[in-house]
Amino acid sequence: MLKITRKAEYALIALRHLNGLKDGELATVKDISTQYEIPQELLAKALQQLAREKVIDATKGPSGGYKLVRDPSTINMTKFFEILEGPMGIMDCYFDSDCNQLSGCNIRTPINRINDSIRTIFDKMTLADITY
Amino acid sequence: MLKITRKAEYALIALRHLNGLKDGELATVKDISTQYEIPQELLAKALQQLAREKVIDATKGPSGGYKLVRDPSTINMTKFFEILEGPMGIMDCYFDSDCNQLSGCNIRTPINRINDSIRTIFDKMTLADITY
DNA sequence: ATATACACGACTAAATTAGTCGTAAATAGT
DNA sequence: ACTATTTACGACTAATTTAGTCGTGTATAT
Repeated sequence: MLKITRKAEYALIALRHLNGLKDGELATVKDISTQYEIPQELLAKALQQLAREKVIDATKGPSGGYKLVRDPSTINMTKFFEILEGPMGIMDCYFDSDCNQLSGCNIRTPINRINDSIRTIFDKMTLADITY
Repeated sequence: MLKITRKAEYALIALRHLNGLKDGELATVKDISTQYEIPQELLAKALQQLAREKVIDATKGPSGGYKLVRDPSTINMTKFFEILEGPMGIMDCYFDSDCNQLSGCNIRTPINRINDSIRTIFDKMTLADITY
């Protein structure tokens, strides 16, 4: 149904929150999950994935938490979604090419065009756009 | 993961097939499902949905089958996906507004922008584009 | 030391999607 | 009228994906 996952949704909310922090300020998973009523463990996972990919920066221990590392305008939505939801394609055959319709499939080309259009949107859109 | 369902995928293959028929020619579910190795019953359902919405035309009985009714350039992908997969929105809150984050949600506006962008792509894209 | 916070894999539950089955209704050919 | 073919459609099961939880480990500020 062309929907993003809740994990990605929660991550977006969190990123926007981090983006609003003052310089040097950190936010914990708990902070964010309580403020926006998000399941803590699920949000934690999402932020861990983003931290692993260096989109955000984690500090352990008391008074630790997360902050953004990069300029929000350098984080595009394709990257974001691929970190959280895996490769982005409207159909499996886009990345996973062991399709059994090898011979028959008559829509590969148009599907790829659709894919590219969507990808272009997400490429152009950065966290800075989400922030406004 | 921003993927279309198999049902929609099968329907696209079928539509493209129908679009290639000669004038007055019909194709049955069986024809299509065997040619492209698609589960017959699932394809049948998809085509029934499209027929109900008058995107294609059904003829019952022996030598019956389906054909396109309209000019392919008048069938846009938004319509197509909404028939087969229900309302199209990247997040539930787009159509389903009993979101519990009423107060807190900080991403509604940007999400709507993403939605609109995607919708625009699908609005502009018609079956005629899929055909080429 | 201890409390706080991130890291991460394993697990269960819920929801969605995929696919099947049985039955009905229309119709062309005989 | 009978039969074979084909669409129509709802109910059902199975498979897959997503959502959410839990337990345990590691770093670190106080």
